[in-house]
Amino acid sequence: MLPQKSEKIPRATIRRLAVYVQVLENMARNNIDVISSGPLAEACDVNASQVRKDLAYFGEFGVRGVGYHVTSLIHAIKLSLGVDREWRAALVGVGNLGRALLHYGEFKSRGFHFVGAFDCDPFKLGEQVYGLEVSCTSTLKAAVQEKNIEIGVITTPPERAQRAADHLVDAGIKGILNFAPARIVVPDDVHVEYVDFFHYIYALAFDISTTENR
Amino acid sequence: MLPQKSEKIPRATIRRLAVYVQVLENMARNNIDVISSGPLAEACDVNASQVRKDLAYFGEFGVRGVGYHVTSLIHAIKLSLGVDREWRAALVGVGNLGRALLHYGEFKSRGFHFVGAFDCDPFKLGEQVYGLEVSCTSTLKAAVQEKNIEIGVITTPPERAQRAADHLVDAGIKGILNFAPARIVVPDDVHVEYVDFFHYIYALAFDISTTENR
DNA sequence: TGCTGTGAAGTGCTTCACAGCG
DNA sequence: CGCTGTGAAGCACTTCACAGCA
Repeated sequence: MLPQKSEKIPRATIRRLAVYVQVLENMARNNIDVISSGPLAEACDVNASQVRKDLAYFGEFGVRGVGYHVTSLIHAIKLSLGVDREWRAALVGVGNLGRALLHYGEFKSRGFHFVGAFDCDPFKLGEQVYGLEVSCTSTLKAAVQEKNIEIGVITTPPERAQRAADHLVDAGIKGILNFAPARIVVPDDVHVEYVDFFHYIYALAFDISTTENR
Repeated sequence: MLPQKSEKIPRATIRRLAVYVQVLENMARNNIDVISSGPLAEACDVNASQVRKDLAYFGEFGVRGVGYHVTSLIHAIKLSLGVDREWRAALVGVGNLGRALLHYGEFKSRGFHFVGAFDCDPFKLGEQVYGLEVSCTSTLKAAVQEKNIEIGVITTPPERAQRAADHLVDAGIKGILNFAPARIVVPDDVHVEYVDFFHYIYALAFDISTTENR
């Protein structure tokens, strides 16, 4: 991890960095070697100064008069975010969504590996999903320690999300990605990111509703 | 849709309203009739004034000295967001993720219905997924008009996301939910919400990385 | 000359503090 | 008396504008 230059980095900046990586990787695939903040900003739908300021939180990656070298910028951002390595994750809740995520190739290709799948339904135990055997949630703690798992992914129905979170916390997990449409309560030192489809759907519904007559 | 009292509503407010609904619905299930801004704020991890201000954008839903009536507040927020009705959606890209979303029960139970599934892979055409027949993307426009579809959901691989978006725009869709890890370009009057898992994973990786030694 | 990196200015969201009302 | 609704203050992020360097 790159020693970040500055103190407090806005959360909004972190979110945008992930977008920059995505857009830059696309540019790299199209054999673009160098990019300046203007076009990069346009492709990411933000202001050019914003791009420069975001990057400046972590270092001086550009060349004045020229711009940024695409592949080294990708590397620098990934290093800054801490995603320049493999991450091992456990999935709790092997329903439709859980199975889809286990099969979703993009994760693996970006260094994010599921190495455990857990469920409390006895009918699912022992089932093989994409090379993983579904295990009882009670074995989560042992698996986390044994397999060095750092991230927990919750894909249970909403009413079981809190229990899944409790298991993950008990197992020593410090980062949770919660796909269940429910809030969960965890200790302060555990980070949670909510991926709630309804947040987006509701926002979209609002946008459509408020613009349709104008 | 409730005539919103005030001018420009912060996007952050819209996102939080979706959280309030979720938490309030959970309270309603637990037979809580009345809630004041303090405990509601705590459950949503925000400030109490924030809750009051967010709600005040749309009207005066509370009773001074008492609080908010849970079920009427849920209704009022849904009305304000425009989610007090059914929405019909088309899904483009019937891969693992697409299939999982089509099967995901929470959508239907919250008034969000998939009434079309599209893919350009000839091997998938005609296949039945959760009661829907997979159709060729070239038939999208006709289906959108015929079935009154208002929202398009993109679950293609990243390299095909733009083409899917183009088809949806051409069909007259004004709201797109993009699950593909790729930016898409659309006209100004089309709303896009990005559901990019990597935004969350990267943020989580950053949080874990920056706190693990302290 | 062209584009980065950055202090300063601008903007908008959040929090405070309290008047107002049931 | 308690809690909402809200102007005003505070704070944080964004944008501007330009100095500085390749």
